[in-house]
Amino acid sequence: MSVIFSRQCEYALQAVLYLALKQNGEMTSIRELTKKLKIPYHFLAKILQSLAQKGLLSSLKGPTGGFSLGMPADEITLFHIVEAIDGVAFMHNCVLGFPDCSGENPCPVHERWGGLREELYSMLVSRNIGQMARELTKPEYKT
Amino acid sequence: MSVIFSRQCEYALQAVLYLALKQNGEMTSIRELTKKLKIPYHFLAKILQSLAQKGLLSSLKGPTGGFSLGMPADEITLFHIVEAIDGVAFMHNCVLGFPDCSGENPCPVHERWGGLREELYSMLVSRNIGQMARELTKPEYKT
DNA sequence: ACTTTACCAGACTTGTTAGTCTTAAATTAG
DNA sequence: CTAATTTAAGACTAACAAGTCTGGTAAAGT
Ligand code: FES
Ligand code: FES
Repeated sequence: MSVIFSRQCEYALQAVLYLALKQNGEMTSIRELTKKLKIPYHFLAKILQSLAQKGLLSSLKGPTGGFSLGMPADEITLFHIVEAIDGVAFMHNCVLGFPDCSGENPCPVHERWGGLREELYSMLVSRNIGQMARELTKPEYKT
Repeated sequence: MSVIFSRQCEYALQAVLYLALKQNGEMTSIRELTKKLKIPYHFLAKILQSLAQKGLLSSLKGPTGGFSLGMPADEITLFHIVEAIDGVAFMHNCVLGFPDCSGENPCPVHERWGGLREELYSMLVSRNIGQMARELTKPEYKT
């Protein structure tokens, strides 16, 4: 199912991109998010709580409450989210699963994967979620 | 823990590379493989059985029995193994987990990931396991 | 034939991730 | 103040992947 990131992480990325479209300080409820993004309600709730605890989101209770980004959208990258949910192990583990990934005793694809891993990292950090969200054409992100 | 492929798949790749070093027709026992590669015995047994059923390996019972490649080492690529164990979903799923991955409604990294995915595919098919195994310097693959 | 060695098949257990449910606490509107 | 709404917290269940165990079958050597 998932390619690299856990399901939790995928949901987190989708939700944060959604929040990045809102005006600064505008709150979005879990209900709206699950409705738009088709993510199980309570599961998403836990994910967002976790992101809030780490400061990536801020939350407010009560009517008119909800979640918003914890910092400006142009200071957040996809990597920040991945790091918070899945961690960075995928950046230094061997893609073939060998015990250690280093130039010492490289696996057959170590060099090649090293290049890909850098590009992957770049993909996650070279643009911020503000830019990304604005250019997004997916219908579930409109209005 | 694992980057892209399941643990089963990682073990399979490691084991097949080991078998690729052996002379044509020479049999290797699960015991030797688990000893060298530090893979749980019964778990590896199941994985190799599955590969044998799919024709990627051939097996022989009894003393002097074991597993060997089911076809010449220079006709097998890492992709063949991945395909047999994990399938090819990682080649067409959205890396951010969006429901469908296509140019129609691309996610923010669709184009970028498309390129990476092609390179990843190339990494898995451009060389055969015979070449790879011969160039391998990892100590556990020596004699 | 008998014994040993090794794969075969499938049930079983364990651990992790995904997903659900319930109760409490905070905030807003009337 | 009260009722409605929404997040917070944590226990709980379900599904899946990882790993183990047992009894069976085929081949080799004596
Ligand atoms: S050793 Fe395999 S990717 Fe580095
Ligand atoms: S839509 Fe995300 S990778 Fe294609």
